[in-house]
Amino acid sequence: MSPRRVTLGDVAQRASVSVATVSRALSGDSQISEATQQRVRQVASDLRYIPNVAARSLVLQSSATFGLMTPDVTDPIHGQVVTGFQQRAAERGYSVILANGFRDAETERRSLREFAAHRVAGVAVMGSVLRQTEVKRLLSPSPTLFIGSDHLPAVGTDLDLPRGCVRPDDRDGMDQVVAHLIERGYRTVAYVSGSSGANQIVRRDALIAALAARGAPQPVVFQADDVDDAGLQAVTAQILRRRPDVVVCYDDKTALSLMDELRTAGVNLPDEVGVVGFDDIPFARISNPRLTTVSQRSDELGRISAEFLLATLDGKRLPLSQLMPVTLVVRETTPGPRRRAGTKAKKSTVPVAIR
Amino acid sequence: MSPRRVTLGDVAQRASVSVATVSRALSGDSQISEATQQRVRQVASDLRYIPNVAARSLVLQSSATFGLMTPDVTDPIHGQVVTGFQQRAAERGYSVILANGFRDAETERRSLREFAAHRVAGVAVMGSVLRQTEVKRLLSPSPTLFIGSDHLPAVGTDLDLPRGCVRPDDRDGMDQVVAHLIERGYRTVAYVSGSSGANQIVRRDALIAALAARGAPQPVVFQADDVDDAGLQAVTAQILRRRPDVVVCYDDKTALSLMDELRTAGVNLPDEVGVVGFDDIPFARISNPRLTTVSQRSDELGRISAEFLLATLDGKRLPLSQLMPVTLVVRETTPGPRRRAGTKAKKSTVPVAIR
DNA sequence: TTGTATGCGTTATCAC
DNA sequence: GTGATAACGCATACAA
Repeated sequence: MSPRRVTLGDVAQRASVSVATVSRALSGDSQISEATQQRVRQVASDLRYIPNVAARSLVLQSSATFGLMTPDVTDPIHGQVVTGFQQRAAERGYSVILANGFRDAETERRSLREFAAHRVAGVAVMGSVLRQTEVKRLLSPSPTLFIGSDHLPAVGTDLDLPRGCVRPDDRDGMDQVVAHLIERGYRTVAYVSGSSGANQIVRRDALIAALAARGAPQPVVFQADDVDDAGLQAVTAQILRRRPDVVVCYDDKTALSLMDELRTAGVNLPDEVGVVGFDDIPFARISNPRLTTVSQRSDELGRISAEFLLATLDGKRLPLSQLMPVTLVVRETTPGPRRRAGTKAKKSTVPVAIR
Repeated sequence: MSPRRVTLGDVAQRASVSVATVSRALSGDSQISEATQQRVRQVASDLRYIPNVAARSLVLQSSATFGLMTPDVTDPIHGQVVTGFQQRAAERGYSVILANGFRDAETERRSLREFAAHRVAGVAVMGSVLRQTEVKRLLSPSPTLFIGSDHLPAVGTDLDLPRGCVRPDDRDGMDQVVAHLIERGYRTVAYVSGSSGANQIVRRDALIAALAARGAPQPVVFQADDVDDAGLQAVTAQILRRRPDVVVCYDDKTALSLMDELRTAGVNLPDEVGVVGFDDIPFARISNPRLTTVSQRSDELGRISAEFLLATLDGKRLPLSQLMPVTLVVRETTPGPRRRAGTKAKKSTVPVAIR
């Protein structure tokens, strides 16, 4: 049926040389005369020769391929990381096999085994629910890189592993957030966790620490385990009751969804309550009101990750773990607290002129 | 350095059988006695044996791998398609190599050659700038599938190829949009194209056709070649001048961005102008105001695509091309036209009682 | 029921 | 400079 694909042998025959010569010529071996190089290349091109990477990686004992596992590319942040990673890998001639783990342990294990079966040159893992030791064991001896803060086994450590971790500097991000909130005059702050996962704990603790460092009151923490539906509505109800000045959310997606719920509940944003996100996804810039958030260059995160893996190719160890810088982007959701009519605090603290 | 990986031979030796027996036992060959099957599996597991897919695909002349090319996974729609595709492929034991084409011809060619080098069992292409014939030639003899409407060489055809195309039913979607707009009383409609690409032409023409079919006036078409900045601002200026009742956008991203621009320009949405998107990305549901749009199950699109490729594995031809159903989701951006104070039309048509 | 031998396409180690 | 040839790890046709 399908016409057998053209091999080195075909090219060799057509060019009247040996397969060895073709192999060398195509790889630009300087031992081959310029003349034959030209001729071989020409023939290869004429015949539409395309090397078989399976054969190559079989003899080379490694494939020019990386594995990349994410929870789910649907998330804008994951998408950006994947894009950056793939782009950088491609620039260096590497392919990337993508796997979605869906935060399911068995699915993740299958994916990692698949990577191992492909004898990938390296693997980057984002937001796995597996323990890092297990991930490394499954993939060994391929170098394994962890992207983002969603792996920390012990919260409170800044970096879990001394090498092979790349993630945004959540601590610093939250610090910038807190500085901004205080400067704008916000007093009571709440934290809303989004999805489950270690990352949101890292950010929560970072917020708590940042608040404490500046002598500000501790935040009220709302857990919204189920982001999509009931969870956020429950949180909204809580917010309506507790009336914090500002709500810091685990990420932009949570923040934007929460804003929608609050709007549904008739809350006037950002006057009645401020909102802060995290990640600076594209839609944070054009939401209404526009979301104040912590910006991270996720595509850079992806590119750096690929770079890390690339750096291990010549037998070197993984580069030291690294925190990526983040910057607060102040937009419209944190204008500062407004006096609310009928608020007790106002009545009791603001002197009223009697006449 | 790295401890040589365990092979079939290692398992064979440890289990005191031949490699052939191990190979057969592991693939569940019924010719092997139950006893040895058990033992071999046990040993393989103990030794942490992981098959080498390179060797396997070399002898099998095909790899359990699909190639998937998208313009850029950052786009929510692409992300969903990729997720669905990868998920379905994984369910059947297939890996997927992801490549971003970035709408650059050379980058795309490199990616496709990479797929060919991997001897992938099939390729799905989304939004390529290459001609379909070239894509097929580059990939031949691997079956090639086209996802979405971004390939049509000739606009006006519903489906370019009789086989191997899967895309949402843009025609029907625009028809539903027009029906809705007319029912709500909108008269003048404008169309805003987003990114370049064939897809937006398809949708534009679908809108034109739908309008014509119902005897409604033709739309004004605004071209926003550069979605991000200047393009949309120019379009906004145009809209301010022409004042259409409603603006139908190429996709949600364009619609949401436009809404942001309009808001910046002080336009009161949706009262002064209605907005319609296309795709129903997650943020369309929580925008303010919430976006009326055409919903397509993009994850399903991805899954179906993988299914199509899977269906060709036993030597069959690609399934017939298919249009995926879409449904209009009416939300808040199309409440119907409001009377605008100071509008000439109003003054001249509405009789005013003299007193 | 199991073992032996061959070949898949490539790179690399030798010869020449 | 170039040509044989031996791996690489696996699946299978053919023997036993």
